[in-house]
Amino acid sequence: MLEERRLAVLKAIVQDYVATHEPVGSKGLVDRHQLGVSPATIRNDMAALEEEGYITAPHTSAGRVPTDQGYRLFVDQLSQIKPLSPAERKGIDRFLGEAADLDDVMGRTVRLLAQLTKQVAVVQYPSLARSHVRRIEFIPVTDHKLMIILIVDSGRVEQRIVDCALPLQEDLLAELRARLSIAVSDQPFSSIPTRLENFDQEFPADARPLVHAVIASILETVTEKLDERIVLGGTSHLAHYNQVFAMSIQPVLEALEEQVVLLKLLGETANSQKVSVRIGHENEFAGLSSTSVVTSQYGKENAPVASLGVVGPTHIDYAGTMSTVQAVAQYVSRILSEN
Amino acid sequence: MLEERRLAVLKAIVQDYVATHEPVGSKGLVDRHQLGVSPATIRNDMAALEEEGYITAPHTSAGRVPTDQGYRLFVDQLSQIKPLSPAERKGIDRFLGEAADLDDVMGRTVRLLAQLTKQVAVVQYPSLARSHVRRIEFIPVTDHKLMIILIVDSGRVEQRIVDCALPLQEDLLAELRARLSIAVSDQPFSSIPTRLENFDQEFPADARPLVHAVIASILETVTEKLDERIVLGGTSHLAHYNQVFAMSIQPVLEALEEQVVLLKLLGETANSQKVSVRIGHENEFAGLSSTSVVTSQYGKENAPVASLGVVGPTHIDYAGTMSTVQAVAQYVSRILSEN
DNA sequence: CTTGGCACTCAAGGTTTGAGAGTGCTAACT
DNA sequence: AGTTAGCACTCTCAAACCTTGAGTGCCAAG
Repeated sequence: MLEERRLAVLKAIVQDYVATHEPVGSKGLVDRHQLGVSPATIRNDMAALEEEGYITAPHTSAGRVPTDQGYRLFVDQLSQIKPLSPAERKGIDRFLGEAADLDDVMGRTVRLLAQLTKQVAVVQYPSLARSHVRRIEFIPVTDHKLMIILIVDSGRVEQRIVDCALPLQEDLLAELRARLSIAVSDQPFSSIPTRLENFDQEFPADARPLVHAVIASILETVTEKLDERIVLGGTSHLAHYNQVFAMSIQPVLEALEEQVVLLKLLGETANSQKVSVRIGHENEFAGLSSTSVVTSQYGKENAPVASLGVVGPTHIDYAGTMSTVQAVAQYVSRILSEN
Repeated sequence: MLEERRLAVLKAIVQDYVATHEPVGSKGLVDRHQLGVSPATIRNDMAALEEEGYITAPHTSAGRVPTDQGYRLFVDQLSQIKPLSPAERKGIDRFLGEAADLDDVMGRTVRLLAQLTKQVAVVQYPSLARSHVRRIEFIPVTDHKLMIILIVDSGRVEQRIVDCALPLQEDLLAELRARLSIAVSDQPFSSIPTRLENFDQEFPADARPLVHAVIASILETVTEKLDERIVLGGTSHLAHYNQVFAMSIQPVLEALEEQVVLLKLLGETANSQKVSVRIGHENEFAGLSSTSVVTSQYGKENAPVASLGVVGPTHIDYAGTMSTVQAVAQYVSRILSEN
């Protein structure tokens, strides 16, 4: 009974604070919510909640504000995510359905996510590490230079030019391609390094230099470019909550410029179909310690290929944002699997 | 004599204001610059400059601030751009020299530019419109789907998948590729539409559907993707001059998110090797009316392939920024031509 | 365990005041 | 003519001060 009401109070505080961005007091709470008790009782509960670290008072005579811990409890209690309206779903579907190629899908997704949530959106390209090679092709560019093209099942195409420093022999290339094809086709990227480990042994000694150069280049692509591509959108929304709320957006902008940080952000997404939420200081990166990150993986049910999500203030509409992120992730998954 | 001193006064005002970001008064001016006259005289000149619209007073008893027009005159008077120090040049050279491929060059350039100028940097990928096709390749992906790859002299590689909706015939593809190669190789992109106008006439009627599909796809690539790629960096610098100076960065962030705006921005770069500067309201886009844009083209001397530049507040260090932008543009040109 | 009452605290906003910076004007000087 | 000193005037900014009101914590009674 007592515990139950306290939870209700916390929930009410979070909701009000998210809506108004102003500390919420005991009187306002009983006015706006049907709690069935007097402000004084609420005050006792609030004192207890503060004691336990779920809420805090900016100063003696202001209302209370949820702490990161408070938001966390709130989110954890948020058992079922409210579904989007049919109209919204239809809008998403139509917008994403028009996309032509992968670039287009990613671009549209990030814009959509930013627009729906009014926050900064982050979308990762399908990770090569979790993709499979579909084809491998060679295109001689000059005498010495070869373009290697890897076509990936997620629709990505990686190309790289390698300078072999010696004349290319067409027949050797053809054989190399054929054997490489067998070795790596339909294999996950992550397995390629081991698969190519002793690959050169199959070739005669005089072909080794070329083989080595090509393999080295492929391995470089495989390891370097693994997850690298990320698109960003809706950064202008940052300016808004900079003015309303007194917080500097500089560290946030800096964080968003660092691919590494973003990758880590998305990489930490819980390995499940559920939406993952990291609140305030739960984020490793200091610059994001006053923001919340809502992410979800997308891809096939049991084989997610990458993550997407939004970055917003800690006083974000968690329920709405989580459902939007989840819905968008589902639609992206569907679009990609249709190709 | 009189005119001459007025110019000197304007110059001094701009310099002081850029340095301090505070309205500059007559007394401070004579203290900091060797003008050889008394504050009262300066006041007369300032009154005249204000009359002519070069400077303005925020309120009755503050100093003066340059107007857009004032900055314009200042920049126009800035005949020679001060060269960078050898150390700086070396730093640029080393940093850009390490780049592996085109993506890397662009990424490094934008970071470099942002870091050197402490402003938002904008770099356009070499424009396809001003590039030449080096090769064209086909890769069958499935029975019906064909990947078309265009390799461009600037190092860009464009790929596109076209669904022909009918089985691909290998020999027909080979011939198509051969003829296309002849038709478009080493030709500027912009000439391709006319070159392919009656291209299908050379093929027998039963081959037309495939030919049409491929040509349509190429034309789409050529027209749609013409200039599209732009990279951005250093947006976090915006936060800084948001706090110091009282101006909202929201419209600026919004502008920077719009590819169209950025393209227009860079596209308007003066068609010369000189650096181009647009000050405040000289920018067409309203969101950038309180920023200055410093751009330069890069590429071969007489055949620039694209533009790069920075976006900053109107009270920017014009001399320094212009020289940095010019230097970086030159280095990028060199790096690209070395490939 | 809940509630009404009450004293207490503190941020926010408005007003007043003084100081300082800077101007414009006029009259004298070169 | 152009330059200068002097002076009155204007206006912002910051500090000091006061008032207001929201909100709390605690206590004693229900």
